[in-house]
Amino acid sequence: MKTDLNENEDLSTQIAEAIRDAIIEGSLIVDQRLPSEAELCEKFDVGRSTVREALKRLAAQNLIRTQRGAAGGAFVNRMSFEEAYDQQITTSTLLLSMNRVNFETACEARYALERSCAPLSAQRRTPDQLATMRAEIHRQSQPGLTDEAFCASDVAFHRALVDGAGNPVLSYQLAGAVEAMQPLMNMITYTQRDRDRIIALHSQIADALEAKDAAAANARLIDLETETLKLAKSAFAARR
Amino acid sequence: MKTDLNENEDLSTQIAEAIRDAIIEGSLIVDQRLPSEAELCEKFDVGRSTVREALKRLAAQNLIRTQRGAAGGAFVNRMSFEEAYDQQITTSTLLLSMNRVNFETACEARYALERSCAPLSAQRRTPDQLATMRAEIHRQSQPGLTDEAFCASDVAFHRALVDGAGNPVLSYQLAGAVEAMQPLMNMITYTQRDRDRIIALHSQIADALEAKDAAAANARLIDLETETLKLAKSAFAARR
DNA sequence: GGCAAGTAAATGTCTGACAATTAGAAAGTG
DNA sequence: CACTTTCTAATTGTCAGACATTTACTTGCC
Repeated sequence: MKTDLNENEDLSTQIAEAIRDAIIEGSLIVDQRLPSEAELCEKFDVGRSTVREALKRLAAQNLIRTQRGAAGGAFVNRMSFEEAYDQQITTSTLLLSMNRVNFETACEARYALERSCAPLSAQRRTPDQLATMRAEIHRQSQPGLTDEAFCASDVAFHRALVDGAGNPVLSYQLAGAVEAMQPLMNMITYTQRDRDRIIALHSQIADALEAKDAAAANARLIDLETETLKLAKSAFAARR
Repeated sequence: MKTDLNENEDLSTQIAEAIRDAIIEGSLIVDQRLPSEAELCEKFDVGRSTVREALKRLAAQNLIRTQRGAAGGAFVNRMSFEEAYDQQITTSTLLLSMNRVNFETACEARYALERSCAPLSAQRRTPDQLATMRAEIHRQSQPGLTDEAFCASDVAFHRALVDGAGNPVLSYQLAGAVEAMQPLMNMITYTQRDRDRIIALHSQIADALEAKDAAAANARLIDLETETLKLAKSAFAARR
């Protein structure tokens, strides 16, 4: 690990980078204990608060975890899919909301990514995942459902579709795209007829996946994208 | 912003969460100045080091930036695509390297995602992006290229393909998948014949995109996936 | 052997101090 | 007045020292 700090960046930033590089590069391995704060102070020749700030930076990125007590300390954390999901969703959500990404772009990306899952999902979807999709479709057809609840169920449906591909890396990648769009989707007001059309498409998608018909699933996803875009367009037009 | 801290988590964690929620929820907007450290101390009734650790956590996630001096302070940061890229790549790389995601899974995800870009890229790729692909193909055929340089050029080629879709959200999502695989790809030793096959496929992909032939591009991407898997399989077999 | 108290190591938090940086106010100068 | 220099105050960055809290381990007693 590099211990020389020259640049004009913050000390805590440089220390965090040095440790992060060591983790990425592999010289610090999972569950290995980092030197104690006192030892790091000596090694980098800085005060304890500086070291602590560096460690908090790493903790915020889920790179390390800390334990108190005698055998405690900072340990290299095994990045879990769960943690990675959360980070991804937070980042994606902020990216979209802060950069006025237009709805078309986000929507296009989302459905393009989803279509990449559909063929795999058609092959591998489990009965459980199909059941989840059916259940969400049923929920969506309940009368008196708020728009927000409808959107949440929509997200759950699409997650089941993505998870159907049985590829955790894909699920992780898609989580950001699908969930980050929810705030944008929530701006849409759905009439009953809108919902009926979406529910019909969801049903057809579930049918296609059940029949292992990848082409049909993709075709319905394209229809769904068109439908979503149309709704969004009129929603944003009405808003002005 | 919530200012009551009850749970048994670290104070700095709770404070960071409270501020982060305020940013996500929108009650703190881009470029807005947060209260000074001293004010936050009062507001949350904690010491300054605790507040500072919380702020460092947020800084590590690119949620805020800090400035020194009289009009300085912590400001809500506009998350840029660039910063999001970097975070995504770091997270994805660690996720893959620490969870022994098998090569097949990562490879499948990567090519599935890339294929979702290909149709868009066939429509929209700029002459500039085509030129980048050709240049990388040319570099790949240079004699005496190390395996690592070959892989790096491979990544650059695929990035150009993805960027060709002209959708920043897609580029951002794909960055993680493509770059995170590089360490895995670097474990492969390429014979000249391997390289020739890959280069030929790259050329065919570039040709297809230039001809706006989405179907051909997709077919060649499938071939490339098969080829990559085959190489990896023998590389890992040899390693044992 | 098993249980209880004590001990030491480590992180979590607070306080106070000083350094470094920077915007803006004040003062001086032509 | 316009311009430059100096001063001042606000704010983050860093350090040192103290104490609180948690926890594994040791020691001693039964």
